[in-house]
Amino acid sequence: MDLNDRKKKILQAIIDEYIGTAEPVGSRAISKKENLGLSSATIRNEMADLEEMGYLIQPHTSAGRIPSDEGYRFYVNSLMQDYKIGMDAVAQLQNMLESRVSLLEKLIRYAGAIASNLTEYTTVISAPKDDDSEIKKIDVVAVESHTVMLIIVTRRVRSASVNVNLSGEGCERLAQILNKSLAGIKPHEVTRGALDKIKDGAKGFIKESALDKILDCLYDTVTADAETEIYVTNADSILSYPEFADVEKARGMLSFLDDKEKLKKLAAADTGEGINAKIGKENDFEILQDSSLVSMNYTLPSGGAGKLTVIGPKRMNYSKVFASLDLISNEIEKLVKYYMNGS
Amino acid sequence: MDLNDRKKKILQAIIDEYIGTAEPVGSRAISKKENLGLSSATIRNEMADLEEMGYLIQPHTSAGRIPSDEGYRFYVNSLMQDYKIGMDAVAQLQNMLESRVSLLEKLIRYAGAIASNLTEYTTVISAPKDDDSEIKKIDVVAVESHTVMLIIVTRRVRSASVNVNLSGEGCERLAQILNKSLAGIKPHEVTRGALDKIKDGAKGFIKESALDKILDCLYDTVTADAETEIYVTNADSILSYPEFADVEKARGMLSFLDDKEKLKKLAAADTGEGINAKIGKENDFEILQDSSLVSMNYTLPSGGAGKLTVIGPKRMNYSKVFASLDLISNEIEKLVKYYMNGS
DNA sequence: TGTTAGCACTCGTTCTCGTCGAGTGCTAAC
DNA sequence: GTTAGCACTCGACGAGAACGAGTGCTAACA
Repeated sequence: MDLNDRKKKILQAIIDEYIGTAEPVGSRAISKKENLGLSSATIRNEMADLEEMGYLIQPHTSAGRIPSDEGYRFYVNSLMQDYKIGMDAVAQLQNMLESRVSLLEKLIRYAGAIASNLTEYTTVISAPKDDDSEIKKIDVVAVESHTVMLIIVTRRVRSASVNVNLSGEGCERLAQILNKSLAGIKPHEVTRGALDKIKDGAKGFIKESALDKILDCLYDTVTADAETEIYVTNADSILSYPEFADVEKARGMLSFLDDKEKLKKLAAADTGEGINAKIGKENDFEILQDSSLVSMNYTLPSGGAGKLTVIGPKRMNYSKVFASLDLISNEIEKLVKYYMNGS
Repeated sequence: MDLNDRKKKILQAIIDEYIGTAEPVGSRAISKKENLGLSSATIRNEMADLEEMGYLIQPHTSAGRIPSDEGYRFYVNSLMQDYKIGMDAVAQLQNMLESRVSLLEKLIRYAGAIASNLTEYTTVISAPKDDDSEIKKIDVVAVESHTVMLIIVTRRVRSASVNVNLSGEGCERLAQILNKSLAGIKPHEVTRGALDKIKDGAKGFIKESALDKILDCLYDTVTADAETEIYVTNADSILSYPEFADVEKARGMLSFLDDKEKLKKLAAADTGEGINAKIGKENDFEILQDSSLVSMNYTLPSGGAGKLTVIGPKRMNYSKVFASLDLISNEIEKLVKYYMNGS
């Protein structure tokens, strides 16, 4: 059986209502609220049909209906109205973006905060993955009498400090040697062997113990995996939804949001284009099966890629979330273009 | 009236019991559990005295007693037994510290995680404040065809990227000029005027628009306040305490823990030595008045200072928390000494 | 044939009320 | 000074009643 126009309207009305109230929706409420000119009895018949078709669920005999996962899915695919984001919110967003971002990669973090501001749901954003470009330069700077700072520049900057005594001149000579042998290769390609050679070249003018320390530290820093950074914003907003009135559920969700490993998996999955919703059981993680995620993958011109995800109850305001992500993506794209113009 | 020995023992027994159960403690429980050789009736009399003296509170007539803030305070000051931390926990801690820390400042973050591991409460740790040392070196590196990375080394490393086109040679010449005029002064002393002079010096070999961009970015980066970083670990552990069974309370606490501004204030207050407890109403923030904080200030040899705070219910296991912080402080001190030996 | 009024029925929510029991304070005896 | 005993208090718990929102079904209507 296909959904006729009336059924669609009724389903939409039910879902819209339920999104707002989190209470099962009765036939009377729909017949009163909507201008369909239908009595509650008729609505009831239609609702029974919709339930049979799998779009609605009746929690118990004497309650109204709530949408099933399939109901939400149909809503998201076909029924949802476009949401208009207020001009002031847009202005605020633009303001936020322009004023605070000097470094493109940093912008990503703000994007997460902005998304949770706009949508009022929790957001998870993964920072761009390290794209593993070659070492451009290595610097060695004596910071204090017994501290030397190592700086390794690729597309991003790594640094580490070592507690050894080294003169400014020593630093410079060491830096020269390091650059000669390491500049141009990729961080993870640095081998112990290469460092041993450097050691041979430098031990003439640096104490061996100090040199060991420095090279150890360099090796550690250079080979340390760039952990995909994950930022979670507005996590405790989940506590404001009746869906999480049960403390145990809330706890489960919050510890999920604390588990970087799981969030990384989340960020790594489904790298398709555009904005996508995962509703209830469509999610792989057990704990998310009562929630919905809406996510958007992004790519920076530098090659970095990541994902912005909004997490909320299944009855989330999908249209608003979609519109927000869309807006953010557009605004950021504009900004990126603006940045690139300097080239 | 002063507390005699028996009253002290009873008070201690009550608090110990309450810390474990979170239930009002009755006279019978104490008379059974403790080997005081006293009947419940005697205990009752003593409890009535203790209540009159302000150390205990009776939630309602037919309930047992719970400690008042003053009761906890007395307990912490005078009654608390030393807590012995298991050898395996100590070993684990040493392991964690040694394996993961290559940079001293980073260690601080781990310390927070370790503290919450050890105590099972939420911890808040503030990273060492920027001590505003002079600029040691500035570096300009072309990372890609249209991206230049600025690196400013003080005691820590700041970096920013600018989207301009600049040759390797151009970078070097610019770096030379920058170092000549800016090395040795403190970041916040960099003025627009100084940058204007640099602009004059460099505009011969760099396009003015690019130069403007670079210098703007430099100025922003150099003058940007080093935000005191705050790390919160194990925030959702509060949900496991019956004190926060009420979702509203939990929500309030969690959003407090999300509020960096408030946490900074917390970290900035009370910079005395040693380990200190703030019990219930002793806390300034409204929201903390049903909780207790135990905090320890630390100073690194580099001059950085910060604070490690454990947050839990008033009936927290004070002795365990004190012992844990003590242990952490000792172990870190050892490590610091070890680092400094390289000098 | 589709729509609707009416009605019996279901079932979760809320409230009341009685019971239970943990714990108390007081008194009197040891 | 300590303790056994006892009446009393009061929150927790559970059963049961009242309520009401919402349903499905039937029959009447356009």
